[in-house]
Amino acid sequence: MNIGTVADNSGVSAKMIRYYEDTGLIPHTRRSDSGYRKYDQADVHTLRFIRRARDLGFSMDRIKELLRLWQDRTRPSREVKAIALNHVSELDADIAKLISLRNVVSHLAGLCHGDDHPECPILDGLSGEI
Amino acid sequence: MNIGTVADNSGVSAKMIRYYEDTGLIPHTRRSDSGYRKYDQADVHTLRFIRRARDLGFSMDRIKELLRLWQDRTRPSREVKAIALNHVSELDADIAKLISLRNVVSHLAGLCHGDDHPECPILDGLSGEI
DNA sequence: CCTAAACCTTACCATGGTAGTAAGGTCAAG
DNA sequence: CTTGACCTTACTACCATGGTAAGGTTTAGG
Repeated sequence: MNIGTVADNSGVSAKMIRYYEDTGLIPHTRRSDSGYRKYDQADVHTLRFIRRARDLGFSMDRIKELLRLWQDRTRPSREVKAIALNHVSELDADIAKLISLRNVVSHLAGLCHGDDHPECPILDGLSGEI
Repeated sequence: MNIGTVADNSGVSAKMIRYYEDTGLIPHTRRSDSGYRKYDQADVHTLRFIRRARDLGFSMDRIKELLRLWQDRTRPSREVKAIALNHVSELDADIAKLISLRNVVSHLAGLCHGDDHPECPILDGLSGEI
């Protein structure tokens, strides 16, 4: 399979497949005589794994670890679970931060009449007058 | 005031003040004979406004609009409120997405024993076996 | 008055993950 | 054999921020 086919079958763009190879997330693949990268079904499987992990918000570093564990038939599931729970914690922290921002902005918006007059507690808040 | 003093007083780094000037968020300021940027208290006020808006997650484009409205004494508060509510909507969307990811990862983690054995529904999920 | 420290200037590079472009080589179908 | 679809590498850009380096300026102390 050439890179375009793999891209279509895995949902990872050819661009990103080359990038993942460059950065060591996936190994260098074999080449045809003319220099084309050649892939097989196992590569498609791996790239799908990577795409799903990306979709779940795992960073490249974490995905690298997950891939290593995935390919190690003797891994203890403890290690995988630790990575997942760590990710959940980070997501929780991100969520909490966004909710906090959201509430502040929403509160300020609630104070503002939103009419033709210039008085605006939102701008007052941003300018430090509250 | 030199840029360092303004940075200390506003909470915006000298680096970012120059960047904001480059990108047109704030106007070019006057210079001393030797080329140093010179600021006054009003500039500190403006930069504090910008920092607070950044802290609330507003994008640079939105902040540019907020600054314009802030400096327009006759703006209708309606326009400001619209920007704020729009930002709340975007934050809500971001939060919903993160919560969705969080729940998927957390669910997979809950299925995994997390012990010395290699069986791991997290990896199975990522590899598409679920 | 001289020197050293603290400050300023511009112009680079890096981040992370992705997309775009350009210039050129290869392959397959008609 | 031509044409179009595909591949290659190498570059740029995004966004907001931080870092560095090489050099000029100002200020305070001896």
